[in-house]
Amino acid sequence: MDIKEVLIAAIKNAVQSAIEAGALPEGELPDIVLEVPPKKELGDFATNVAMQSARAFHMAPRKIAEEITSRVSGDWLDRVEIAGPGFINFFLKSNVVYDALMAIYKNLDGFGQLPEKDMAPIQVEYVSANPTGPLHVGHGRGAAAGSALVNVLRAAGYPVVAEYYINDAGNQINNLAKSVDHRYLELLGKADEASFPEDGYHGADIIDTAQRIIKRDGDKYLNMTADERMGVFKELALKEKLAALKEDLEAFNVRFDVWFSERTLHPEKVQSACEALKSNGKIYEQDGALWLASTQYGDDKDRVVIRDNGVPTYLAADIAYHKDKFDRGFSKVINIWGADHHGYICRVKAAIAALGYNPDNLEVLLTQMVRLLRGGELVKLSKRTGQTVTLAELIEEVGTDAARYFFIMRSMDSQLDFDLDLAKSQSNENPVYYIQYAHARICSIFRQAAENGLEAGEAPELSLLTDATELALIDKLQSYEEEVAKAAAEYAPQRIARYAYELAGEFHSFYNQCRILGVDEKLAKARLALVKITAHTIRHALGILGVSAPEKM
RNA sequence: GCGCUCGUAGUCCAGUGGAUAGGACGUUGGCCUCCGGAGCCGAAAGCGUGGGUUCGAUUCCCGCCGAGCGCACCA
Repeated sequence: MDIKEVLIAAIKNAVQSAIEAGALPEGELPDIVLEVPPKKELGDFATNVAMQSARAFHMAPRKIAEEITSRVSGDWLDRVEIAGPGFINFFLKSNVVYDALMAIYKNLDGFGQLPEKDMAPIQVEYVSANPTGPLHVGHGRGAAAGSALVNVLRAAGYPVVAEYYINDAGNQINNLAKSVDHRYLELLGKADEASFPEDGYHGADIIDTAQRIIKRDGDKYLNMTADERMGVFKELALKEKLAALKEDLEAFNVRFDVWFSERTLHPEKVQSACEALKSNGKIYEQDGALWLASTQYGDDKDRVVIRDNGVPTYLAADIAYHKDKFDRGFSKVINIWGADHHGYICRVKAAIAALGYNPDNLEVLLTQMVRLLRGGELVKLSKRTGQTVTLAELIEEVGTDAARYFFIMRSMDSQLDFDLDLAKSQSNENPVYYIQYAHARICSIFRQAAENGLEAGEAPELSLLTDATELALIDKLQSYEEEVAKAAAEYAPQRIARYAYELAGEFHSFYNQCRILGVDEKLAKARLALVKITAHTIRHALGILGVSAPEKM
């Protein structure tokens, strides 16, 4: 049984016996919450239950605390103190700490992986960038945040399906084909036959695609009609762009379980979703178009689902897509979108509710805008003009590890200025190196220990670890699984980024304070065990972040 | 105009209904005869603003000010 549960049970007993003794009036007890105090001098655990219940008991918090503390006991308890406005601070006997550390040490491989939960999977859909060009840094942020979220959920024991929605239907794909067609004709000296499409893509990658087509197939497509050519180019370009996307993501340590094609929704699933909405009156016809009555669910206005020309809107596909997600039986559906899509949340949730599903089971997480600075100037992000910094270029400049950590360490909903010059010229100062350095240092220690035939062994005397830096490091290690659980529950992978940084800090402090090799053998073994756990935990946390943990730097 | 996200040291960011609000960069004072100085220890400096709820608000609610984004029969 977890020590926290033991503690909570003891507190409940104490309150109960205080009530029975007449020292506390009958009253509703608030939930007992244990927290780790901000300072070591304030004990191992603390509870604010006395303050929480001041109102119900009509008593001063400190007085309530006295009644409780005088009745709490246990052989694991060293002492109890009342502090500040009414906190009750618990000091555990030191053997409790060492026993817990030994338990971690004995099952080190499993440390950080929480037991699997028996539940329907959570779906996380992210990136889902249009396959019309390379990923840029904004997508990179979503990719890093999404994959870290998937990893942290899995570490916390949740079953997860990571999914990418491919927008391979609709206008933007036609524009892609037209853009390739234009470049194709241009390269073959026939630019006058097709003007550049109004919403075409100006990126250099389009020209590359056209060149590859010419290199492979020459000018044979000139014999086709424009429509036929467009059909061929559409498929060719889509295939290329998709392959490029996967390549970029793979280089960024981002992998998906499901690549979901929008085309598979057309036309049957879109139709059946519309039928379902029509039959319960949530879709109506006006001006020749079909409208979703989203205002019934708080939207600003109703939204067109099927245009008056019979062509479904993007929303129609998205309704069918989300219906499909819910029909697949996920316990939770998480979408990670760029913040510029936030206005879209309301209508999708409206559609979900209109279909009879619980819109609260859809969680939309927004990643705020990334602004790039180069030479102190803002770099404009514009797909239209093709002046973008791509994810591939970012990785080329600062590396996958630094880029991922930099994106993840900030909460998704805070805007980010990414100074490329700084990231390049001062990449040594990136916190990711600080963490990796701690890991490399430990690996170096083990290499030297091995040369001396020294290893931690199966039964290190952990109670020899009594230095303040050792105790601080032990504390940090013991809070890891709770941190994983919290990060998962809050969909906040940045907590793991911060944890890893703080853990590295505790290690570096310890390292400067305590020698590991060259001290008494029993102590050396205990310290080797401590750093072994530390290395494992750093590796595990960096694994969640998708950042490597090199043994040498 | 309406909506969404956000305002935390000189700068960039964490974080929290409670005990002295953390860290990095920058500024600044120390630390290697020694396991990797990409390190450690110390100093100065901060919750935009006005109300409200609460025993207690930087955190929750409302107004104001400021920033970004969005308000299509585009995707």
